[in-house]
Amino acid sequence: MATDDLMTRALEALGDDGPLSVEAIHRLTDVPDVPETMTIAEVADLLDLSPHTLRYYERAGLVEVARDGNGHRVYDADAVRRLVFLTRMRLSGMAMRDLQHYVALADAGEHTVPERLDVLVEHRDTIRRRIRELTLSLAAVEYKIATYGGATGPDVHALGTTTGAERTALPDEPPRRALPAG
Amino acid sequence: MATDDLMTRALEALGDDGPLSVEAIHRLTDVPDVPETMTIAEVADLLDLSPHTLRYYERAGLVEVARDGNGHRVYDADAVRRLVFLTRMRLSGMAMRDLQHYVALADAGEHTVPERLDVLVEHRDTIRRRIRELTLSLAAVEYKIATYGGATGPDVHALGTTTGAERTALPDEPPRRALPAG
DNA sequence: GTATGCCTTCGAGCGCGCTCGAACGCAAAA
DNA sequence: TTTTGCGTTCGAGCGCGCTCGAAGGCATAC
Repeated sequence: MATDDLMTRALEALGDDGPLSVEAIHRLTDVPDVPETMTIAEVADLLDLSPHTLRYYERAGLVEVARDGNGHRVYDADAVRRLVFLTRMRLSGMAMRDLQHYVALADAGEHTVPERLDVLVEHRDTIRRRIRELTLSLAAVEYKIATYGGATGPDVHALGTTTGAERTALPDEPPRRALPAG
Repeated sequence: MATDDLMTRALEALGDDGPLSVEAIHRLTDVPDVPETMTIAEVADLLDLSPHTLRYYERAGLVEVARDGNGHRVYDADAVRRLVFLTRMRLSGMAMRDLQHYVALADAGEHTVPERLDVLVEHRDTIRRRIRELTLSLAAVEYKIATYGGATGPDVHALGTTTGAERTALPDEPPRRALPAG
């Protein structure tokens, strides 16, 4: 996905780690510049996705976009804001169909606010779960890196921290059969 | 993916959070029971994936599996161990083609150990990056849940911790225009 | 004997999220 | 006037990771 770059920029802008201050979240959440209207190229540039993808999102019913005299798309501030939101959700792993559902709710009016919040809360839980999964996987990979050779060599000393286990202390793989990939 | 269940079980077995002790990682990393040989159904059961998927992995060149007199697959301990590893890597997001590369290296002999470690280290970094991305997304979603209605309402008080912002204190959405999905 | 159940191979199909190409329109620049 | 550059619509294609169905083999259960 081309939009990975968006996330890269966000991460760099926030300084890669640190305790995620409120201001950082503001910087992350607030849309920097919202001109009155934008062309498809400008929006594509802003969100680091292709015009093709923007048209695809429109076809999928995620945004409505007006046309000018030449039939060219004119993105107003609301459309851009919605696309920013949608892009963020896509980057965090929300499926197209869920976004379609959410957008349908949003377009249905204020009375769907509780249901929309349910969707967001559920997605929040999905993200949390995925982070836990990845943390587990990370530990496993680090363990494998540290003890490379398989379950035989218990060189666990490098596992003090979750971020330990660098390319240093690497025991040679004990020569067993060739098959088990690692 | 059916194998999500594997991860679910791993998470439950480890107790969902806590500081990821060395024993926990052992429990995560060690294969519980490795019988001499297993049938495709048994392996599928063990790894929570379908026989179809196991055959697909074999077709993809990720494992070699012997046959018995009836032409049925016989998974030996090495094959099972490799599949456990492969499944873990898949769950952590490694692409099939990368696994194919890794496996080719493993089959090429001991001299590829450094290159294999490079692959693992790179994948470790990918996982770390993805965790950071998701953490950022999580913060954004939590922020949106807490301040539902958009950037207007700065109800940031619920954002003290990254895991704060529960379904409680939810300000009503300020009535602006309908479009910006949220 | 036949029915069941699990296995085999092979190739096709699917759902997702884009991604692209063809054929065309309009407008400002050379 | 022609070229360039950016836009349009429509529908097809792609890469990924499975997932499935058809047609058949073998063995145990009834």
